[in-house]
Amino acid sequence: MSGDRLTPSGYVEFSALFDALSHPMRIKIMGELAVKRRYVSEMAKILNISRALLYMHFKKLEDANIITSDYEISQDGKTMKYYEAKDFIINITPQLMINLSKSIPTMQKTGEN
Amino acid sequence: MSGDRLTPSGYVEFSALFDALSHPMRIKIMGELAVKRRYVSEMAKILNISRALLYMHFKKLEDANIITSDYEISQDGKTMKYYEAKDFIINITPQLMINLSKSIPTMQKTGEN
DNA sequence: TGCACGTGTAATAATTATATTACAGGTACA
DNA sequence: TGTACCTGTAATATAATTATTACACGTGCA
Repeated sequence: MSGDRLTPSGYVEFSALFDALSHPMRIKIMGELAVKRRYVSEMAKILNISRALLYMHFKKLEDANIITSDYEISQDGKTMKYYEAKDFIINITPQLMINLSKSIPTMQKTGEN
Repeated sequence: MSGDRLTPSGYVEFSALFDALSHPMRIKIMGELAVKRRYVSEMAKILNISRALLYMHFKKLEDANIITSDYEISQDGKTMKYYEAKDFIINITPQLMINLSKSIPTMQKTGEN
């Protein structure tokens, strides 16, 4: 968690972001990673969830571009996958909604009564 | 859309907010309401979705406290339910994640392999 | 060799969220 | 009266997300 502060622009980015933040477990994950980077098994233990599930959450956070990962070989030869939070700052306002809604992929649904 | 700018504080509020913004149709709704207030049927026509579905979306946006509604009697006597966007500004940062994660309701899941 | 501790992922179950359909009730007005 | 607008919601189907379980593979070391 260092370097430039990211900030998304188009709808696609924001969509992934809102999606990523819409689950309490992922907020918790972000809270942990914002303090300190962790490797997968370690994180699973902290959160008390399975790695399989954790990977699913990590994927969403990565898609939202607010975490990154890298591999590291521990002293005793194990491959560790570390995750860490990126630095970012995002402002949400009604004006943003206006801007975003312009680029939302159209979805056609059936009509009324 | 006027008056003080709202900004949420605790996890519960943010949770509702992220949830509300995690669906493209609701971003679109916000985009519309941020420009101009609309009544339900009118909005359903604009978005080309059923009122039943629209009510569901409205509920989430209301739960997130970013829209409000009020009733108005039209000149020809119809009861119109108008929705409008509140004014708000929300900053999302890693530090916020740290703060929020402190107050997340604990959820216990089964362990690993 | 057999643990202990890492990684990765496929298949499936369980749960939530989204979407549809259909109904009931109200006012104005030709 | 019958049509054209409004509102409101229950019941249900469909789709997407979340969660579980189980497997495969690798290294170090007693």
